[in-house]
Amino acid sequence: MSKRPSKSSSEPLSAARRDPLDGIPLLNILSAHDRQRVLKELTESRYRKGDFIFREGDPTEYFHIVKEGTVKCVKSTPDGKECTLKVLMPGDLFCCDAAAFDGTAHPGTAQPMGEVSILRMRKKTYFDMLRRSPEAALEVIKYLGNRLHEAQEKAKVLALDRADQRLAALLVDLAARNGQADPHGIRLGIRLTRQDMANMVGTTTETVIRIMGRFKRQQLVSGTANRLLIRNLAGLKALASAS
Amino acid sequence: MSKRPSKSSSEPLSAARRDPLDGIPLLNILSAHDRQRVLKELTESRYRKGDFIFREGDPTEYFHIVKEGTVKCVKSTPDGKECTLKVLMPGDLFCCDAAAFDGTAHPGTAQPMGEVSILRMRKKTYFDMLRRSPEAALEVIKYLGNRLHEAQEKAKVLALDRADQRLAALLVDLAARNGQADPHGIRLGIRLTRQDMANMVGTTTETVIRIMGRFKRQQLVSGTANRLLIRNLAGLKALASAS
DNA sequence: CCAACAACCTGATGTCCGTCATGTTATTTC
DNA sequence: GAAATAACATGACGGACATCAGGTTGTTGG
Repeated sequence: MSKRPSKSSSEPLSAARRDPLDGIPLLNILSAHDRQRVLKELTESRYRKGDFIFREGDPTEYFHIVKEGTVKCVKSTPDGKECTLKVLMPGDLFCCDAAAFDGTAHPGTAQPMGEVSILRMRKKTYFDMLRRSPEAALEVIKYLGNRLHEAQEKAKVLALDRADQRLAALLVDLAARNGQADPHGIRLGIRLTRQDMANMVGTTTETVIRIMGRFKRQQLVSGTANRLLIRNLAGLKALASAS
Repeated sequence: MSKRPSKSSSEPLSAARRDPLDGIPLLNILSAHDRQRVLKELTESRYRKGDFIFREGDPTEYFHIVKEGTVKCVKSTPDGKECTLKVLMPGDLFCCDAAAFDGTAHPGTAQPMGEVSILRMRKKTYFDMLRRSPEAALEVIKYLGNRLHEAQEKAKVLALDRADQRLAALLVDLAARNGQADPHGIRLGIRLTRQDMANMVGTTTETVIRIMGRFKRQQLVSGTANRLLIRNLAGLKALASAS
């Protein structure tokens, strides 16, 4: 069972409030009628650092969409090692990581990285919606296709590249997905510790620290968790794809 | 452009012949009417070792389904290293590896492992079918969800496990998907060289040879490429999931 | 059957990176 | 603003695995 956060709120949404479906590509295709229907079923919850949205092994009753903040999908081994499968941004859907359309239990754990807001609806409701709206179903198919592609790319990188290349690739990816312009380069919008990065690229914290130190000396990046700055995106790209 | 095999045949299928859609879960949900329609559009091609069904970068015009034999989906680096993303068996659909529903170019290369037979149809035809049949679309969604789950599991294994554990996990997986009972254990139905295995678990041929040597000494497996035999499935499972 | 080739095997050597240990700087928290 | 904690940093050491180089067995084809 997922531990519910001490201070999380949970409330049904009324259609009267500002439409919370805006900016969620997977729901935008819906007809006005279907939107109403979906809205009635949607629930919003807030979580903070340390909470669990759900844990590996929990039954997959709900369907989740990130509204605000970032969420990480994590798998862990009995001996405490962790692997972050994917960082989800606003608009992403997950259940966990959308992998459990067919399954009964969550294959991974979902944890907020800071303050987040999550939209949730019953799986059955969502499936009914897809049955009624083939266009929405096609949208989901495309979304899943892309996610599958991503996951395979990640597997390839893990299989073939060195730790510094994997790390460079991560930074490039995050800059594209989450970066905001800054006088000296690209600021990353998420707080990301060396530990977080290590879990994302399949190494240890120490290794990430050493590599980031090197990157810093080479003027590729600067800053730490709260204020990560990409100073030379091209350089990182070159490193990432250096056969 | 994909090189077409020297001796491959390619012919439209008539509905009169034995129904080639049997045993393909993703098409079985279709109504009789839709089956007819799909059948008219299906083309069957044969390939053999050394051919390419398509290559990384080719445009994704078609949708593929494995009818007979096994196909591997491969990504490679400029300097000749390869990574096998997935082995596809009869009934599996790929395009490549189903990741390109949304894309324009194949993210990987598809190669037959021995003699194979492939069913092919235009992407547009398939999409039209999904639009008309929400149940079929849901089936595809579930299929993709499972594939995504698989890919993430693979990433986790690559990130956290040692080479011998990854190899053990591969053998366990293949035994389940492709094994046939044998007086002394489980025979693997596909021909699999040490090189193939290395590409699948992200190591080198030499390392696989050494580890397989150890497995052989420990009575876990026996045989080589043509005649791989799992002698102690439980033992391999234990190794694979030994934190 | 013999040649040619692919697959398999073995050893030596180096390197990337994990592990452990310990210290320093940031960030919270009260 | 001091204490507590989390994050960052550095060094020493070893192990897992890649790489290179060579040798043996097995399979295929003329």
